[in-house]
Amino acid sequence: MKAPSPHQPAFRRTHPDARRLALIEACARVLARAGAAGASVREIAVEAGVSPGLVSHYFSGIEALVAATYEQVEGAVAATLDRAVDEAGHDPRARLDAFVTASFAPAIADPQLLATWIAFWSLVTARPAIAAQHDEQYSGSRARLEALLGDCGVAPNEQRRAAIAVTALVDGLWLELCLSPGCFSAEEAGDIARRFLDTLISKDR
Amino acid sequence: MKAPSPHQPAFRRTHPDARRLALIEACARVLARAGAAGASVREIAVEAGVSPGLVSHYFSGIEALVAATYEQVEGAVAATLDRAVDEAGHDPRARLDAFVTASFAPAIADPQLLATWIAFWSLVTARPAIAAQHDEQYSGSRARLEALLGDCGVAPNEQRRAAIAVTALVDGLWLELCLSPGCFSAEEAGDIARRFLDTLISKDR
DNA sequence: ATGCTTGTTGGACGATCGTACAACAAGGCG
DNA sequence: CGCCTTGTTGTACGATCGTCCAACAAGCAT
Repeated sequence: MKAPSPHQPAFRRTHPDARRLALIEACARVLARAGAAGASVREIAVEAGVSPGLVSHYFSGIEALVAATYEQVEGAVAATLDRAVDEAGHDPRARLDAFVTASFAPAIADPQLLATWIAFWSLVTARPAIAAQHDEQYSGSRARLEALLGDCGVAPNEQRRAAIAVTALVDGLWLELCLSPGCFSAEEAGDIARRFLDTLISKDR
Repeated sequence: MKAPSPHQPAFRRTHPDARRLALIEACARVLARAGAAGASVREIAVEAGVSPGLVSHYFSGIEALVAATYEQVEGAVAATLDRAVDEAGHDPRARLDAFVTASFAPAIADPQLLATWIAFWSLVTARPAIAAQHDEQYSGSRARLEALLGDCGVAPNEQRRAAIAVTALVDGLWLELCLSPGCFSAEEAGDIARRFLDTLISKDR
């Protein structure tokens, strides 16, 4: 059906890293659109404009692709939050507030983003390697939060527990915000989280 | 291979409600064992000791069965928590403490239980009926928590926000406890949650 | 005992899944 | 310009999926 012009390339070779990233981004779009159940090799290949065989060529299987996608998306979220913190200036408390506020911004508290998390969580229990990846990413995120809390005067021996608490509260609010966006607003979630921070930080300093 | 004795029934008829429940319980066990990906009609039928066709006979599809399973399991969890609250006596604060403590007990903070939640969550975004079911169950759980908080002296106009906050914190701790049980302990989670309750309740009464 | 209702079976069906692999061609190198 | 590497294609394969439905039989009513 396609007239064979002098010679129009049927495909283009790409740097392996770039192709890998393209597949990851296609996987993220499919997860956002169709959920974990609809994330098949073929669907992702179509989304990436690529042959189904390429997925197997770059990833050992769907699970590895989902894990790589989670890693990528989680990194992007963390970068967005870090940027929000940096843009908040130098006041420690303002930086901490910026962190929680950005956690509920539309780009983060997005039901389509939740699909990537759910697909990843569904692998954590059964696959030890995925559980290890989750632990690593969780502890990294907690370490960043501990630093922010320390800058606000939280005692070192309380930082771990405080960071666990803030992470849990923010994640719980984020999850519910994604699952039923109409139940409460992002502003309310931010208020709740910031009020919780008040109780963790001695304001006399 | 099985010698046809005088007449051994090949199957037994059961009251529809009992059969429905048996299928739901089999679904819960399969979800706990194999996760959402392994919860197929055939697998559930084998687990229930029943023919695959029966699943279609009682449920319009796998999604409806998962939704019914979530409803059942969520009800059982709520009943367990209510029982813990009742056994705590009449002191309002003790009842509230019992609620959060029981939320992290081994039977509740169980990775196998999380599988049912994940399977359900993966349907919330795409299926409006399932989203409505989630909203209903969430608001019911929040209403019970609002009552407990009210008994502790939380002002009526603050109960909604306080209940949202406690639910989010408990759910966030519960989720992380299920995803990586070695990260922090159930006792720590309980301490964090109870300390948060302290900040919500004016202790001078 | 006999018939009837209907809960239950078990296999057929088409669709879709993940994987593997031989053939093809794009693009760099000699 | 032609060869060679290898990224890429496209398909075939077996397994498994959800759904459907005609036949069967358990157990109650008569």
